[in-house]
Amino acid sequence: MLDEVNETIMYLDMCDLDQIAESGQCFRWMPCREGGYLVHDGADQAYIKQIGTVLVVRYAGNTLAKWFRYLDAGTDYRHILESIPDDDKYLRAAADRGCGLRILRADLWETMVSFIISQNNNIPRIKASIYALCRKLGKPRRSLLGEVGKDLGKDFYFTFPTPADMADLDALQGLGLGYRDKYLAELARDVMLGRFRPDKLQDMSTDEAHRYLKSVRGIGDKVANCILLFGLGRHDAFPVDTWMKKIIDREYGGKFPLERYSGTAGVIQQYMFYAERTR
DNA sequence: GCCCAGGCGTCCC
DNA sequence: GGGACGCATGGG
Repeated sequence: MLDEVNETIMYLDMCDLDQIAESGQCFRWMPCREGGYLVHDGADQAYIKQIGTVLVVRYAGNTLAKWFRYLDAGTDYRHILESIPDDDKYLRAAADRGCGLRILRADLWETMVSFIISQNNNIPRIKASIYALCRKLGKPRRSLLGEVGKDLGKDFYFTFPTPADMADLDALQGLGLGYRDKYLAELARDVMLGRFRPDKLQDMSTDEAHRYLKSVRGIGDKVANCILLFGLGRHDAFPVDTWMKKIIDREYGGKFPLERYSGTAGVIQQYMFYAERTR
């Protein structure tokens, strides 16, 4: 039954929804008046509310496994936190502040588009553009709560547009995308025509996938790393944006000791980014 | 008017 | 391979 609404509880260690919502990796989390978030990813929606150490997850049909994966519920973040050496006072404090952060495993296409939009842009504007993009080119679907945020309308949310929905440059006007509109239309067309194959990324090494992503116009070093980290679950990818540059200059004399965190550098990066943004 | 934002493409050396 | 510069757009 496609429209069936289910609800379950999930025990998840080291998880704080408010921290994740403010961590710059998800742009379609809508806080609800009664608490919790309406979370959108690709074509799907869930309502997730945290009560202490328990997550209440409301979801449609048989998508529970998807949300389990989305929340990266199989990863032991306590272990990562404890692996941070005591001699790095800055990082210990940053990780302590953001100890409820997790690396979301978001929809790959949405992650590619979102982080192309993110370049030389700020988070409120990124959210506004993505919101407008979904509203204009996504498809309306019945909402789990009978409402979405403040002004999307009472009963519907919008799916994230597909490559086919986004291949027309004219349709991307008026969304505040700026010069990035051309990158998106070109990528959407290439995906539609099979000239760029996101599905191939899964089987590549992180280095290979990084190179392949960078072959897309509009995807450079940093955006490629964000896609690897948030869209492909590669916790070894280490995005460095202007905030991270500031931290690395101030705390590490311009050179971060990446070799200490092989395999989890991306997670560590998220603690640093969050700490800097909220200090 | 400036500078900045989860940067990148292009040009020039 | 590295360093300027332009790029759309809105907020401070």
